[in-house]
Amino acid sequence: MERLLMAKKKKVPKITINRLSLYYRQLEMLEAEGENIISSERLASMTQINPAQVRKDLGYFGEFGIRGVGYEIGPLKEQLKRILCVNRIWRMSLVGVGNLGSALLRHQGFYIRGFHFVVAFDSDPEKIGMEVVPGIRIYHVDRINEEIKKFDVQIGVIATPADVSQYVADLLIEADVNAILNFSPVHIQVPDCCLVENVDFTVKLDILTYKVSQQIYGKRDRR
Amino acid sequence: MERLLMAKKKKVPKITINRLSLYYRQLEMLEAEGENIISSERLASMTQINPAQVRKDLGYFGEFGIRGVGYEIGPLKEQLKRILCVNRIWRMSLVGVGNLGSALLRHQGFYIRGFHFVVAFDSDPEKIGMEVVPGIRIYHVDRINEEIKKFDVQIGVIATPADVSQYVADLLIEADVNAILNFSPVHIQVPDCCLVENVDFTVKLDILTYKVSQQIYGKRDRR
DNA sequence: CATTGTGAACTCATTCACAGCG
DNA sequence: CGCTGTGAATGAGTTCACAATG
Repeated sequence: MERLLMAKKKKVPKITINRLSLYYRQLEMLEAEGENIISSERLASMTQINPAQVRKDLGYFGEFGIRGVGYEIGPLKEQLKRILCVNRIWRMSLVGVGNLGSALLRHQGFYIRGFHFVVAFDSDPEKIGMEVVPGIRIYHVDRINEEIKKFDVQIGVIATPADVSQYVADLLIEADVNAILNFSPVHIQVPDCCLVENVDFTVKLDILTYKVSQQIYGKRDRR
Repeated sequence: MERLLMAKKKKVPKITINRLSLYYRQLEMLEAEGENIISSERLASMTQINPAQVRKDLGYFGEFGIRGVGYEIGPLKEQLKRILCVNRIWRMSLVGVGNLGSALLRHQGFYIRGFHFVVAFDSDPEKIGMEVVPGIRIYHVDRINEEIKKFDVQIGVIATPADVSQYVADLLIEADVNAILNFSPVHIQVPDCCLVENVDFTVKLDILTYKVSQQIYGKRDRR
């Protein structure tokens, strides 16, 4: 078993993974700019995180730095790729080819990072058989089980209206997809074996409006 | 000053606001189903949160429950609306009318909740003057300052490519927009007076792939 | 000698457990 | 009697501060 991928001893906080993803993205940008070395201090300031936090986050997975110098950008980036398991291609399916779904299918950012849509599903008869994006055909949701296995999908992306997202999630799980990225505004119920991440922009808007109201009425709590 | 909007005494954790938004959404659904009363226990199980957590979250803002009974759904929903400051219309502008931007403009969920797009901006000459959605005209980003004031925009939504999002954020701040919902995959730098929430789906995918790899190699850490 | 790596101290968040009350 | 509201106990995550070291 690949031991280096695992955390050293202590449990890795969930939020650490979140931050590793941010570090990774920053390193990609730095590498593109031709940089070679970065200190925890600078990486921290770029991601608006405490330098000790950066070092601790990395420390869960190994010793990647050079004392007195910093971190080599290329190698550190590769380590993060391995830790996050993004040093490979992931095949994804989309369910719900509406406004948002179509935009996700066309979104270049996914492809570049190795997240490839290979098939899409919808319940609208008008859309069945269409290719919103060349190469990605839309099937009826009834065929999820069948096609997901055919296309060897690992990640299901849900972009349906709220009222059917649970139904769709059940179909995906039935088809052995155990990783779901859920854009619908409801928390779906899944068995323990299935992983779900929610992308919930209405919640983000609510947080914004709450904070705006605090700015107006209250003393600002700065950070 | 509206005193009820403020927290009672202790500082409200950021995550509490996140959860309040989830409770609010759940209450909307329950109300639509004709329910009248809910216990912290049931609201908790629906949102996958601990019941004491639910009560504590609400407790920061007042006493909304009836001991021995639970919470009246309608009134509690109204309280949450006031706390989150979503009992009004918020005018938003979109910057970056690409795949994702267009989908956001068309997204019904925003409108229903009182988040109204009133104007959009892009740098592509082809798009200037178009109305992707009836009533919402696209202006050149150079006119952000001017039009934002004309339309009295309170929230700026950034859906541009990463390389221009900081530039666009600066323009919004210049135009006195101090609340930004950022869909671009970079953390933008803003002054203290400006609030930013990031919607970052690549990070969510990275978290998923990390967890999937843990499922395969490690012992599952369940929750 | 600048910067990493990390135990220890601290701060913040969650959960428990029960008093308070309708 | 049942469920809320909340102080107290626990747990998790962050930051400090400094020893270790290339």
